[in-house]
Amino acid sequence: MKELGYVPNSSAQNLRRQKTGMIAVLIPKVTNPFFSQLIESMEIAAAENNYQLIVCQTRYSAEKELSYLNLLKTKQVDGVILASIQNDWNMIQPFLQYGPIVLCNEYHDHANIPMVRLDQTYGAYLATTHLIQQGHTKIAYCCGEHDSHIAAYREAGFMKALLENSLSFDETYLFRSSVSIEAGKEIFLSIANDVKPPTAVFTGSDEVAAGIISEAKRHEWSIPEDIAVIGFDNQVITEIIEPSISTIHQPVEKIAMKSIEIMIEKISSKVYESNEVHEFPLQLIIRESTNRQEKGSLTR
Amino acid sequence: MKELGYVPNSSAQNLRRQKTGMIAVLIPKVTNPFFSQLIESMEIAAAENNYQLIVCQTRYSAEKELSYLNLLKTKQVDGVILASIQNDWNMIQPFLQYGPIVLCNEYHDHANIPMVRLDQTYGAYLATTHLIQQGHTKIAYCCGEHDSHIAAYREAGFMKALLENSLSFDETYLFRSSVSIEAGKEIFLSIANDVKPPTAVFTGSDEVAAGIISEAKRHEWSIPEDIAVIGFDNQVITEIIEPSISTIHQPVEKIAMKSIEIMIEKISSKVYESNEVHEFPLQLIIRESTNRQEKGSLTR
DNA sequence: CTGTTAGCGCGTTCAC
DNA sequence: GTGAACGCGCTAACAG
Repeated sequence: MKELGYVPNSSAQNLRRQKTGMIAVLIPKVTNPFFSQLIESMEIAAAENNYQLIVCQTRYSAEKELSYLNLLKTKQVDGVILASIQNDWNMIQPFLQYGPIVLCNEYHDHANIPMVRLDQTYGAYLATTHLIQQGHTKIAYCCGEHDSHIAAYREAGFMKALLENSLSFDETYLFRSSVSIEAGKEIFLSIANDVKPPTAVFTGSDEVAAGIISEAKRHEWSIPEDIAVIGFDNQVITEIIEPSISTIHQPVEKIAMKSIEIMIEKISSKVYESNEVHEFPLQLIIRESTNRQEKGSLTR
Repeated sequence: MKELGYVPNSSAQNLRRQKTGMIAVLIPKVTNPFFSQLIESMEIAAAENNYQLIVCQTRYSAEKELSYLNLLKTKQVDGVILASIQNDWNMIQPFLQYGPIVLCNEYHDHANIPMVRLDQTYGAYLATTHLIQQGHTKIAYCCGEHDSHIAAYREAGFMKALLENSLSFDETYLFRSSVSIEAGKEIFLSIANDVKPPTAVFTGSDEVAAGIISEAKRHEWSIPEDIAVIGFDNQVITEIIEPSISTIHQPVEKIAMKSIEIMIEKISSKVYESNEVHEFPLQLIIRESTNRQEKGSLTR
């Protein structure tokens, strides 16, 4: 009898079984390649478990973040994955009574919820140590503005590498609030005008590295001879640009899948508090922008 | 009394008012920059109208597309925006009885639903005419495999430009199924081995253009002198690569916003059939990869 | 204008 | 084993 086209109404099912099969993922914006990779992998993992993903772009706004957290309160979603945090933890904590919240690629010391993260300190340490091994002693440091927690961890790794090699940091080599290609171009101009310019730059993003390289080439600087540059994220542009950009690879699919896995477990177990931390290591990828040997070779 | 934290349960609201406030957007994959831009703009427009967006990645699978269309049938979403079509229209048409479907950046001659599209024929015509004006007569043509409808329209524009200039097309200059940087590299190798190579290439994508340019440079070909290359999409890489890539800009935000606007109108009016077509023009952006004049200048 | 009531469509329980 | 009934939480309609 149901052969004439019956399908259950999912709103009724949702109401009855107090469950929606929806997970909200909060990110700043989906056009950031890091976050689009995250969403792509999460969507695949969610779909395999019969969950739908709702994209929530906070655009770095604390108010938008709170308004999206209300999806939990109103039971529009079964859980929220925070891949970006703008509010203090005490603003977010109250929402935990309405459903599970998982931190992905973010970290809060006192948050009693699952955290899935990348070891940013180790990543920055790897990158900086590599620059030092290439003979650099005057190394500039760039970081973003929005990713405050992440920036702090990277800075720790950067400083640790300097310290281990008895190098000191020159404050004029510090560039904050740099996230875009444009910012990278400006950083190059600052460096070019420096009376005692650094010979290498640690950037917190491939975009910034690309901007520095692009502007450096326009001014006929050689890379890595005149200045070595290392990116962060291993985006596609790192392989396109001439010279190709050394960078740090972040295993995005791993944190995406782990976050979904944990979220689904929290939804079914109904216990939302947890101190579990899942950490994945980053990986150094050496290309031409830091390595004189590799440059110019025709082999892959 | 409600001051002690009452919020309506939205599952109950959904059930009662037969509406979910959710719109599903079907795309192949979110890491394709064209689609992530689409999602970004759609999400903003949807949020302004109190709708949530569900990302549905079909990965070019017809079955997945149908399974996501079931979200309409089961009333999990109020409408579906198809930004990618894998099935025949007669497979999709039956779902129209359950809710509105809007075509975005896709086109079906006999589909009686709203279509929001870009004038691909005109875009390819612009690009090809530009190459011809630069003096090229032997022009190669690359297109993708998945975007069959779009490819057909672009091909028409390409051919129209050739015809208007009394040029003929050499079948050996045709490269199908090319979408990636890797494919672009292979295309260059084919061209380099051609006894009578083309002097310009129309590519259906910036990635392919980037691949061709990257490989050409490795083999010490000059661009645009030895070979001119034009991309499609105006992705960020077009400005990073040396030389910068001439391309066709697609007003993604416009089709995204228009699609959401129409979807919301269809949801409230409850009439789903429509023959409206909203078309937006593409725009030629001339950079260095096709233009000897612009190359090497230090001005922006 | 305020208060009560009847479903929305399902899943679970309870009675048979 | 099958089937009827209740209620998930809300909103719209209706009565007072």
